[in-house]
Amino acid sequence: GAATVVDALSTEGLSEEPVQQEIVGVEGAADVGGSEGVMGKKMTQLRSSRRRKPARRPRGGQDNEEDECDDEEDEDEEENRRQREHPFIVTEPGEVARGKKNGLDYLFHLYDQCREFLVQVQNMAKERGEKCPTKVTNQVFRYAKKAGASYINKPKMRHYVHCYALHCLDEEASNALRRAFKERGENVGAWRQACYRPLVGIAARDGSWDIDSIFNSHPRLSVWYVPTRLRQLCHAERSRLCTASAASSSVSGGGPTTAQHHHHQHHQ
Amino acid sequence: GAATVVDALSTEGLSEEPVQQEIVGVEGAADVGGSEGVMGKKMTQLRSSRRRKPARRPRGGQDNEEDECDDEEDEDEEENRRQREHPFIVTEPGEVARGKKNGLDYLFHLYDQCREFLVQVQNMAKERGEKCPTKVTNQVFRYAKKAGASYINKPKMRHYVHCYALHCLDEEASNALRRAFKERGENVGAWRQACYRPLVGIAARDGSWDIDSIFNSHPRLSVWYVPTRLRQLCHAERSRLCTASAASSSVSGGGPTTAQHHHHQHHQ
DNA sequence: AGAAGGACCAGTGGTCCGTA
DNA sequence: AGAAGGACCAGTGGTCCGTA
Repeated sequence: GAATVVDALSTEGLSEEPVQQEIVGVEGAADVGGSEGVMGKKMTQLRSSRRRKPARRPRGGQDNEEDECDDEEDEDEEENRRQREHPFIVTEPGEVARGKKNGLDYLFHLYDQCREFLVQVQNMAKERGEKCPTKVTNQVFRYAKKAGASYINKPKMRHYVHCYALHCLDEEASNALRRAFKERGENVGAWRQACYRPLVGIAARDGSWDIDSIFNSHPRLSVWYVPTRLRQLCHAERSRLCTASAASSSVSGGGPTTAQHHHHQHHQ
Repeated sequence: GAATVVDALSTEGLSEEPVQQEIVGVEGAADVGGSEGVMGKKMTQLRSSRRRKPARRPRGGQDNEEDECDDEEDEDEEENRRQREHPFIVTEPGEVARGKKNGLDYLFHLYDQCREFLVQVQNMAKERGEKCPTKVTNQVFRYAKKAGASYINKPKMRHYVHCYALHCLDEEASNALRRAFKERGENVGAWRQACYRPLVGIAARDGSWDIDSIFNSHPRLSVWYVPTRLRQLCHAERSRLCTASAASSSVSGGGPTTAQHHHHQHHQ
């Protein structure tokens, strides 16, 4: 049965289709497997229910076709249609998306996969004495594609980075948000938008408003560029607070009362 | 007189023409002056003997013309000739270049100036909530130009980065090399080439052969990209040693004897 | 000849918008 | 309508080569 697969808080746990390792060797790439040290748990590669036909037909070699069809009603779009990834829906933690959909655990899993691809690219670069990327760059996306992970692409990953950030930085809040938005029947776009606010709150609580340093201090998040929009929101909110506290302090007499710590990078 | 200006070990000290601050305000830039904390000494901007006509005639405002001509024989190339920076010559530490030449203290000073421009760009970026560069990027070179430092350009700075690196990482060795090459009457190109080897030695002694981490751990050097050629040389030398020690250990019986620490990033 | 730097180029970060 | 991702674009890192 498949209905009992709930309540695995992390990105793993939707244990249908235990697919074979998809991180295959590409141009001498090292399998980096167990040397993670971040999530603790063994990161067995899982994929949510999804038919994988590679987008372009005449490509290289390894196309690990999984032919266990446990999806219901996939009628005829088998042969060589322009096959996109199924759209995401808002799922609770541990919940498997049904029908032609993908869940959010799967989304977050993609970020971890990208990080693994980055580690492989880094290992190759060091081996060869080349410049070593610290972030998930175009080079990493290209590598992922060549390694057979055709379902990974830059626009998608960039689109949801801040959702993954919330998942990393405050998993409880992230989970609560997912449950609330699923409850209300909101679509993925709405959930995605809603992920911004809690992150701004985290930057505020941190005191520095420095979203870059927050990203960089988290081991799984540090490999991702801070999304422009998130940076803008943090900056706008800091300015808003700054203005407010300046006004209130000039009203209350201008004494050194409330918030002194911002603008520490002011002119000299 | 000017002949007594020797023996200032650092990049400062060639105290002719104490020119006014050339880090002028550009589009709201903060003068960052004293908040350095790296060199300790007050970094009063000095320039070696050099006539400054800006390259392009019809430009904005501030062109701090210094008209004390202590240079000998600059005949007639005053008006609007295509004026390049004087070429570098190999000088001892503290030595002022005579004639239409620039010395190496001046060269190294340019690197410090670029870092100050970077700090200004960083401050502006933080102020505005924009992405904040960690290295001397195109943006910084553009900013330097707009700030009136038309004598700074990317090809030049990139060309001599490793020379500056040696100056930062082992000033004694750097000074010795300069004296030796001046003694022998070598040109700048030869001196520049010779700067590579001691750096490879430093990477070797460090044990990791990781020239990137060596650059990044030095506060003044960390803002510069590691030159491709230097990275290649370090890698090649590591490989050479690796091969040699592998051969010798297979000759001596293959026991775990000599160098085990490299290839720590090997396949799993 | 030796050297300074304008200007070019392949590949980047970023994301829009034609597609399904 | 909501969403996935090919493909474009301005500006980057890197350095060659026409210039002086």
